[in-house]
Amino acid sequence: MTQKGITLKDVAAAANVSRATAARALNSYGYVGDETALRVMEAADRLGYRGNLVAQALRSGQLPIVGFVPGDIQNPFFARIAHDIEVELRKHRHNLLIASSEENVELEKELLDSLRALSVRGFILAPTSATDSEHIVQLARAGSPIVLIDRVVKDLQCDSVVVDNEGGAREAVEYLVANGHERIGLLRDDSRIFTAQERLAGYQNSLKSHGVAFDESLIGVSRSTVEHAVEATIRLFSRRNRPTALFTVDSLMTQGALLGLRSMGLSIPHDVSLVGFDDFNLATFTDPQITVIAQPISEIGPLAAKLLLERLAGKKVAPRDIRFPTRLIVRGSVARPHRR
Amino acid sequence: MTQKGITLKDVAAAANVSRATAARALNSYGYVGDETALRVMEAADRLGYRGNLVAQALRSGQLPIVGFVPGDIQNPFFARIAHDIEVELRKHRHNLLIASSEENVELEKELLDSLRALSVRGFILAPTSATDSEHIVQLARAGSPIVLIDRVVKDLQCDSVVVDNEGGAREAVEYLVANGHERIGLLRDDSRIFTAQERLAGYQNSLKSHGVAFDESLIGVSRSTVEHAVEATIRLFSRRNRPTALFTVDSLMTQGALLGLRSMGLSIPHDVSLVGFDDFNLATFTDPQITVIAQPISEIGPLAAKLLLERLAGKKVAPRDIRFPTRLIVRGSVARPHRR
DNA sequence: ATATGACATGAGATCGATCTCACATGGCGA
DNA sequence: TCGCCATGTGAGATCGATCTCATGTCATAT
Repeated sequence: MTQKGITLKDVAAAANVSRATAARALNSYGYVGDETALRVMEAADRLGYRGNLVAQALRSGQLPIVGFVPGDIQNPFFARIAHDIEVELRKHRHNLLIASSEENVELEKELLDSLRALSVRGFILAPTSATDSEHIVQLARAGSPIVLIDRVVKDLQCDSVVVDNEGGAREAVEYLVANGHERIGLLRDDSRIFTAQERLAGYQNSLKSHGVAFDESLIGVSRSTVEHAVEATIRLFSRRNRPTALFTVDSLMTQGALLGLRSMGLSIPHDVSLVGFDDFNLATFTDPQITVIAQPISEIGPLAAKLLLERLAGKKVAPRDIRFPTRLIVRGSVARPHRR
Repeated sequence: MTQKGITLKDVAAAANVSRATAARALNSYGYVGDETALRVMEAADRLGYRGNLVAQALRSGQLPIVGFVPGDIQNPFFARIAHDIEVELRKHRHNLLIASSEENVELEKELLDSLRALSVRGFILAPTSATDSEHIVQLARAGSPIVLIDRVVKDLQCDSVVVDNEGGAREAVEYLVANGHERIGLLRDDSRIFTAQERLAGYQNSLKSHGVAFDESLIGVSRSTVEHAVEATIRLFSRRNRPTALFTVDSLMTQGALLGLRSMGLSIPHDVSLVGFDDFNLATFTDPQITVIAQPISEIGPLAAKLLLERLAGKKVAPRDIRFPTRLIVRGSVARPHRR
């Protein structure tokens, strides 16, 4: 069934040389006679020889594969990054193996284990938990190059590419405050997640610096899917004395909030003002369009890939912590609150 | 740098047996004494032994990896399928390597080549071209199990999972005709793509069966991205005697059409009725919500994975061509046309 | 008592590419 | 002329897991 495949041995035989010489000719190292080299090359492409990557990997200890473990590949944010990483890696003849952790630490551990067993060369990782990081630290200690994206973890020094979550959240809340809001709701995901922590901090810092008291009852927690966010939004806005504005920490939650508010008959921005973290295509489809804190998504993937490739090439420098700024994009989802 | 890693040899030494015996104990085949087996197991997990998949692959000729080549991983349709496939494969300890073809035949060839060089065990593929299929046929002939999804190609008999594109398109157009439309526009992607051909056929067949003449000037062609679709929509609706209704062949195009029409100040469904192929989250976010032809996306990935796994397990049956039905979901984007 | 077969184990080959080392050959300086 | 070095090539080891085959033990049947 499975075709035999041309091996180096076949090429060597065809060129009437030993395997060693054939290898030398094809990989151009050591001494090889000019004429011999030519004969080998010629034989190789006459037979359509293509090296067996698995065999090479066995010797070198590593496959030309990089593992990517995002929180959720269906999240457009990660899908975009995955795509960008892949393009960058292909330029260097590497493959990308995506294993989505579903924001589940246990699954994350398993996935890393199985990628490790595959002897992938390096990892690009968006850790699910900022604190439960023992497995990642071990991975790093075992010598695997790692680049963290979107999130970092404690106890680990390695290259990372993240955005200014605290600053972005602060800017969002400040914008709402500037528009006269004080009862500002926050819809966030699990506090295990690094970005959730930072964005919460930005929210709190901003309130504090404007002398607005922090009110626990304005915080809604949800998993990062549209469906969960709908429910969380409804819960949050069903309480008495509901928020006049809402800040959502990622685009799926923003979409969920949109649906939830609509189902409650609350109109934006008339009844509720809304600012979301992370821009998304659909933000401009709705009426009104949604004001967001945009992240430079298109830069994250390529940069992460480059950092990793440098490590794979043996670059030894101190860990690089890249942090991109965010940007407020004002559209139409914020208005001054009504007096009741 | 890279940790040495525990090999079978280490385990064997620790358990005081030969590598052969250790292998037998761990993989439970052949004869092994009970006590010996226990000793080996114990040694294995005391040392934290985990087989080297690359070495295993060298012997068996195949890595526990399946390649997935979708048209575009950023398209939510394929992202969803990729995710589902991955989940299914993991149950069988296989990894999924995603390599997006960007709807480019040349890139598709390269990707398949590089996956082949990696000795992946099988392929799940959404071919970019329905006719330029020589490379896929060769791949199949070389013995690689292949499952085609969403699209099939000529000259190749293999398992496939697609939807009833012709029927779906027909139903969409029929619904528009039933609402009094005759000038029905079609926004479709490159006719190289299988689904585009079938959906065009459905469109034409439906018109014909209702005695509506086919008018070339009602057809817009665009790449399958929101941005391109916006432009194509604008071009299509800038002509004199524009369509009163539009049928778009996938969700990204539907979104593009939405934006394009809005930018031209055309309201839905007042000025233009709209039906899209493929349901999408945002279809319910817009006002009005969009009427669509839904495909059973959640079934495609798992089924494709299952079919492939069966082949990998050695199942020999005639190629299975699965074709799912589609379903019209009526929402609010269609109305009767105005008299002008 | 001896043959037979079920059970148990290890030595060594194998997968394919690459690397080390040993062995040639020839040219050139001393 | 001898010796050394640059050049060219091949035999064999190696990576780690697995498989074949040979060898060795016992217990039971004859």
